[in-house]
Amino acid sequence: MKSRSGPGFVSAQEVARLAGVSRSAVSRTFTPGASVSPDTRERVLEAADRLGYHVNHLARGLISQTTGIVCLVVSDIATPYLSSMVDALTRRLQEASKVAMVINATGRLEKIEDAIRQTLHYRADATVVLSGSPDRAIIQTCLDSGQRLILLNRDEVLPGIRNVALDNAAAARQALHAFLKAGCRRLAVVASAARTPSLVGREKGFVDAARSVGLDVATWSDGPTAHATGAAGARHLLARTDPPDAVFCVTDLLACGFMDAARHEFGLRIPEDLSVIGFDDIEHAGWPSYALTTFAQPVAEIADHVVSCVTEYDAPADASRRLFAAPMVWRGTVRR
Amino acid sequence: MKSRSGPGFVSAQEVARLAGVSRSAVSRTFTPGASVSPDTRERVLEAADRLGYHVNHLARGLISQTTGIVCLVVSDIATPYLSSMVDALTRRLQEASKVAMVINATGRLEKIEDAIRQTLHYRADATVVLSGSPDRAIIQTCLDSGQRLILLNRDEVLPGIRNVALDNAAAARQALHAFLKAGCRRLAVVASAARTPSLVGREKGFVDAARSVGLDVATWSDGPTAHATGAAGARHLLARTDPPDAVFCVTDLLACGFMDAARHEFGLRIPEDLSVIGFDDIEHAGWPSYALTTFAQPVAEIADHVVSCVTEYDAPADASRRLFAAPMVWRGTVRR
DNA sequence: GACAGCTTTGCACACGAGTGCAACACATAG
DNA sequence: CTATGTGTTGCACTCGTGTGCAAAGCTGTC
Repeated sequence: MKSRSGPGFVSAQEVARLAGVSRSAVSRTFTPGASVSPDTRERVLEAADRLGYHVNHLARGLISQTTGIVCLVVSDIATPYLSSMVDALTRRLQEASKVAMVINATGRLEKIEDAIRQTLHYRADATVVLSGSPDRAIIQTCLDSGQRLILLNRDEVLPGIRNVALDNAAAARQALHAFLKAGCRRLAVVASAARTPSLVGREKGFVDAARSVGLDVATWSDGPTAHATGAAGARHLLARTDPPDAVFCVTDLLACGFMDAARHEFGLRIPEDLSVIGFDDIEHAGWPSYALTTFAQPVAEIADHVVSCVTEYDAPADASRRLFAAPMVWRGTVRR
Repeated sequence: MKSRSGPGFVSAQEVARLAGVSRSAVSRTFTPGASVSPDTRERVLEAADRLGYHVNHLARGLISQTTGIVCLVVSDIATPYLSSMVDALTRRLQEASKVAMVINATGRLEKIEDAIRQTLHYRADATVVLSGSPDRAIIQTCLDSGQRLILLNRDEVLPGIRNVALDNAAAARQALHAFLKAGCRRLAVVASAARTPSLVGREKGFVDAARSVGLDVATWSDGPTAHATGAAGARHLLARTDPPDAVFCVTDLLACGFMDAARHEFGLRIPEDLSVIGFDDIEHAGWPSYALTTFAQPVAEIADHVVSCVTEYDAPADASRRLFAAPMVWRGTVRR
């Protein structure tokens, strides 16, 4: 395991020399399903172990046209929901003997394109875009190159690319009915300035559902999708002459901020004075201080599906879109 | 940008054919500092653009001995502190024109070794271990292969590997003095069953500092490093006949759990009845409900230093260890 | 012993790129 | 016109691996 001197990686050639066989034999030893006699196989393995040999996946990918690399294009990885998604994806990919390359696309929008270009440089087997909308031209480039492209929570439905998203509208409807059942009538939505498809879908879904039963909805959507924005929304909405008694926050982070401000700055009790529903089911939603009723992201299922998209053999003939349901998690922020 | 027909990536050869030059010319066009006339350079660039050509970094890495890949071995990426570290690292690495490959080592300890082996398969330029202790043998293998190995918040100090950590003992001492200054004398520490060097260092640092001034410390360390564990610690410590009036939680997550239980289950006011200090300065520490006094992880500085370790030319002659200070963040959980 | 059938092995080529070397073109000075 | 120097270009080799093909080896049956 340690009899080498000079630095640098050891190649199959050196292993072959030590084992007294041809380089092909070494290659076949490490290729599942290839024909090697048990005898030489053992000799090769011993030599490889002694020299500390590791197959060079880059060279292998050069010839086998599949590198095992899957690119994850993410911005705001530090966000609770996204980080748990990255966790699930990396784990699942490894189980499928792939490896994740993370491209941080935080910042300017054009960075997304640069990121996907990186993907092409490394001949990834597939690219999963977790945020940001890639340009149409770069999508075409991916398709031409035979790159699989999987978009998460995005609107673009194009032939050849896989799209997986959440049924935000259904969840929003369910939230509305929960509020109605609790006897609430003065509704509000808190969103942020980030007009990503998921957030917009939840906001719009809630407003539309309310309209369909003849109710109006006050809205707040300003600032980043963070705790402070939720608090700002509370300050704005609760100071009105006709403050809401039920608030749908399109994100748990927003909901936490809203609740903090409602409790500490307005002295409101939740759910007695005010019902709140969030979205994502991030960790703190389960903490006793919040005990937030919310919708759970089916992270594991989505990750499984994404991995199956990556490993499946053939491309979808036309636009493929898979919608996941976000199950409601009942806790203590809605009056019953 | 779209005149190709069959799937698959386009090679430099095809670009050369279209541009009417040799493949070498194409190669040189994309190699900074190589000698190409402005005329052919332009012809090549145009052909490359038309065909959608992207340099194959894998093939380039094969010959240039440097792939631009840096492996991040992480477990529990979804944890607030680690996810922000991954965020910072991926961003900084990209700025240094490297790319991060994330290996999820969650689970069994032996997975760390598998993970590092992956690293070797892809001929990464360096490997950053964010959690878990790699085995000594695998470290040796890395060194033999010329792999740079950078350990974060680990104890192992070995020749050839870079070690970067936090000055946990200094922070623990500072926490103790803050408590003493606030008039607290009944001390406690809350940790978890995870005996990682950082957590142990903080716990031990606090206990030692207290002993040196003749004070005893009640401790709780059981369960995972999570909110629930902090709450359990509160239930245990606050139910004693002689409950603490100052608690140092080795992690913000633990501190949040402790505070929630102390407030809601024991009706204690913070900081009037009880002072609390955490560690990490995660996002919620800044939220009004917690306003936790804590120690900030110098994430940006650490990331910068790690990247400089990756890009620096020569290996450290012997064991290299860099200690970062964690500045105290004063908020509202310590009486003044 | 001859022959068929199967397994194992090595040769040689391919993958996609970088680069030393020599040939070449061109400009300038003598 | 020749000699010298400078800047481009292409050939051919290299990196580490997979694999088709044919040769070689082995086994078993008639």
